[in-house]
Amino acid sequence: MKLNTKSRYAVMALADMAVFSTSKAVSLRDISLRQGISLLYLEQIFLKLKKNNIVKSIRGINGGYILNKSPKDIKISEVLLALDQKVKTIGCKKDSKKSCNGKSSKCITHNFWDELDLHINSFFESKKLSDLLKNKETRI
Amino acid sequence: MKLNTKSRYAVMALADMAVFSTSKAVSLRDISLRQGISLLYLEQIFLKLKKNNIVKSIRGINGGYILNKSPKDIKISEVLLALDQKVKTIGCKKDSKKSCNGKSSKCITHNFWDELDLHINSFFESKKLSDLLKNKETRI
DNA sequence: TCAAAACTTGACTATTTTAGTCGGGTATAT
DNA sequence: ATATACCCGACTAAAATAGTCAAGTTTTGA
Repeated sequence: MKLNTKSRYAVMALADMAVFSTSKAVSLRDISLRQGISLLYLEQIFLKLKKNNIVKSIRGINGGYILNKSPKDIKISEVLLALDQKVKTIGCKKDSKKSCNGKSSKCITHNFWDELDLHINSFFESKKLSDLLKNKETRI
Repeated sequence: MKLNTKSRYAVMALADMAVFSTSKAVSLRDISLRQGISLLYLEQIFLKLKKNNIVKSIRGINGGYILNKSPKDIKISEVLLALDQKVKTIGCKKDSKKSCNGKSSKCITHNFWDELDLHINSFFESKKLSDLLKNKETRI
């Protein structure tokens, strides 16, 4: 069970922005250099963050991205959602006619997986970007 | 973030056994038919469950598998571990020299991912096979 | 004004992982 | 003895992942 790198990089990049500047535009180039993430990949990621109003962009020289809200108002769940990362740990579809494993009724473990998803999602709901920075010590 | 089918099928199959018989051997063929899981795939899965002492096997005609412990003593975390499914949501290695993203120091979000892993793992630690059967109603 | 910095977008691709299958065993109850 | 059921490693097709590439547009500072 792995989180993909896109989600991880998104969170890392936003944390980087929160540390470096919440008021001035931060260029992807800088984030790329500081965090060791491919610039081209970051572009792809920020496109989605922008579409989901987590950041806004400023074009041209000295441009870059700015957080759209204060780090304490950005939930990690929002970020994952922006990257299409709804946490759904297994394939059972909740509302489909043929739901679990081709059977007509809910599989024996169905409720358990639902509970798991809830457990994980509520973790992401409860965490804000600002929470990540609390004991950053010597990071970055 | 998806759990793989092997882990899911393992839990399903064990739940099936717990419901059907905790004393007599249950053949993979029966589990396969009831749960709609490929027999060949189940064999692969049960090999691992056996190696990890979660089930024991009885060969020959009327053979099959039996739970090695009572369902209330089988933690889901054990089952996942048997399937090589340590929950490690991201690639950061805790103890490696080059730990996060090729940088020498821990990345800014490192502690957060550790916390996430802990959160998920403790869920699996806390759940027993017997917990899955509690409100099974019309399942299977 | 004009070149460079930086965002914009869709398409493409190599690699890895997943989800199985296949084939050829071995043990044992009847 | 023979059918049933476990045992085990190797193999493979398909999907997902983790990016790259090409070809822009916009804006600003010199």
